Amino acid sequence: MDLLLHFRAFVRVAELGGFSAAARALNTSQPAVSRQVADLEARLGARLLHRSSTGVSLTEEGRAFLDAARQALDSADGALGAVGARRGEVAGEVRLGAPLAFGRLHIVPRLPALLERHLGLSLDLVLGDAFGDLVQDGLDATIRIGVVTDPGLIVRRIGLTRRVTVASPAYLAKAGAPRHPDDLAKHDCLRFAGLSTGDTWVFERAGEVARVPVTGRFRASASDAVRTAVLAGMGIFVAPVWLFGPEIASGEVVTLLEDWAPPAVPIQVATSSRRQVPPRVRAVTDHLAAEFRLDPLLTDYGMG
Amino acid sequence: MDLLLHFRAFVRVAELGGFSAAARALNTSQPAVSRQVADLEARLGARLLHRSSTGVSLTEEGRAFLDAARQALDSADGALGAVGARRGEVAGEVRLGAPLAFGRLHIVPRLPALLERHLGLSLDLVLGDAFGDLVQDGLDATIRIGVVTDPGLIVRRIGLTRRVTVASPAYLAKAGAPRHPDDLAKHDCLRFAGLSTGDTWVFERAGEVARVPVTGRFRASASDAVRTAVLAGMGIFVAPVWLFGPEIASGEVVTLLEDWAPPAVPIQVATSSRRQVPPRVRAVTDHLAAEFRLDPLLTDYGMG
DNA sequence: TTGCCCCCATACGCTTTGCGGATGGGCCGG
DNA sequence: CCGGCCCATCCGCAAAGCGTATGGGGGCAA
Repeated sequence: MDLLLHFRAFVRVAELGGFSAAARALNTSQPAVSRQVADLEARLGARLLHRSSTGVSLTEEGRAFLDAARQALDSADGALGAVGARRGEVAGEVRLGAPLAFGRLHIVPRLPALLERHLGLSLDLVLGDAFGDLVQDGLDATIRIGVVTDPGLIVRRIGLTRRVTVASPAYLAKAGAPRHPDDLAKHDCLRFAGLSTGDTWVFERAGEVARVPVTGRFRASASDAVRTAVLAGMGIFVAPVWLFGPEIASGEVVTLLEDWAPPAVPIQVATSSRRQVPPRVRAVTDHLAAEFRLDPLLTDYGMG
Repeated sequence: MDLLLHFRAFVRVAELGGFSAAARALNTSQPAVSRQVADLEARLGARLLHRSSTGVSLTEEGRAFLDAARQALDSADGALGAVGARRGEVAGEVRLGAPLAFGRLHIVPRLPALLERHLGLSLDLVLGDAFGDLVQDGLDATIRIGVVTDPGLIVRRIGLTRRVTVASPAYLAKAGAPRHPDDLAKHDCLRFAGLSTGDTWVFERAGEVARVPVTGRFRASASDAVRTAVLAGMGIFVAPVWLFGPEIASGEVVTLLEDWAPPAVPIQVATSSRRQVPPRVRAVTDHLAAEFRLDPLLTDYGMG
């Protein structure tokens, strides 16, 4: 009986709250997971889960075992990594979450160098602007832009997003350019549902702060969609500078209100605080942090 | 691939210095062990062992992996025990080493209560007066009588062996009784090869110390054999009181030089300091310690 | 030096473990 | 009341992994 396999099955079932869900996550069949947990319970001589037709919940024994099993899995993982770590190598799969547009524009282009450097490494990039639960999605780490306050997470700052007010020349030709943040009230402001700031935009100029409630006829939950809207001349947007790097340089979009700066937001990587970060995950986040530090769009240090 | 099984195989091979020896210890075949380690190396992409026809030795990678694998095995073991531990139960097998005579006389009779109390527990008692290597013999713990100075061991005192000078009435009728330790030089003194004191016997009386070099025509490496020799009237012996408990009470052997006491020696249980003591082992040693504390032959506290 | 024994690697046939698909009972939501 | 999702169980089959048998290599003793 492969203990670790059984441990993993149980842990996944406990995390996802069901045998079927765990089976999908583990790329196996539901009967297999069911049997593995049942065998484990037989071996331990105790019920780990309360079953119901709607799902499962942990028993007291299950709760105690869950932590121990997690630790055992981590230890085994560490043992496998110990050999490679001695040579500065990392191997294994890393599931990384990231916002859709940011991932497409700034993570994917930086992965070839990483994968070439660590030949045993494989990456599973889970893109989405809706941040789910780290553990529910089985992610090793996730990139988040903005402030994170989840106490179950360890966050590490790996970059900074300055933001600028942008619009396309076509829109400006039609609607004119704002001279002051207050002018935005008369404009079509494109809104991104993923920002915690809501529909009030904030600007700063030499200590002076302007809060502007904005309105507009388009709102999207994916920044990539808002990006397309800007390019299509649908309105004004306060965008991360990295969202329009080439377009600003080429003049395809122009920046407005340049002396009024929206507050910058941190780019962070979040990992679960329950388990220590394995070397393979560390390698990925370190690589991204190092790369971002060199990109003037993603850092406040180097303004090359 | 059952990782833990492979880990265990490798650890055993590393500890015992050979595939064949490990196979014997693991109750499996040599090819199985050979393949498991080979598969592990393939998985890790590194050689863990240097092979030679005379045995194996660890590579650098192997040394690093050995610790990690041990820890993983301990973690997995801990996970299995976590459920039972919540209920104060222990389960699993414990391999306990003990001196032959002591084990027979004072450990075996105390095991039924232990096994009845912990139904999931099974014991493998390895008896022998020659103390081997704890890890080489795959022992969880070993009982040692006398001072232990191995830095790789954690020793815990679980009793005290007072000693007395004894002989059978038949011998005394033939050779007379000594009045003073010095008289022993003229007697047949039975010697036990397992004692570190060698062939000089030490006695104490009110701070006064007598060291007597003794001679005799019988010597054995098992205290059980010396015990039989005493009963057969072959000579005088300085024996642990627990070796002749009933016989002294019945008069089958008599104590001599009662005001001259040989130094007492501790009864200790030794466990490896490399890994923490699992609950199942703890349960065994605790049980023995508690039992010994109640036996006037094995403690200096209760002289009931 | 020669012969023997013990060591480890490999090949092969077979058992056994363990998988996935199918089925059945149970509960919730529409 | 019915459809869908859940979990447990049964069954046929394939692959993993065992042990036996065999071969090469080196130390040790005669």
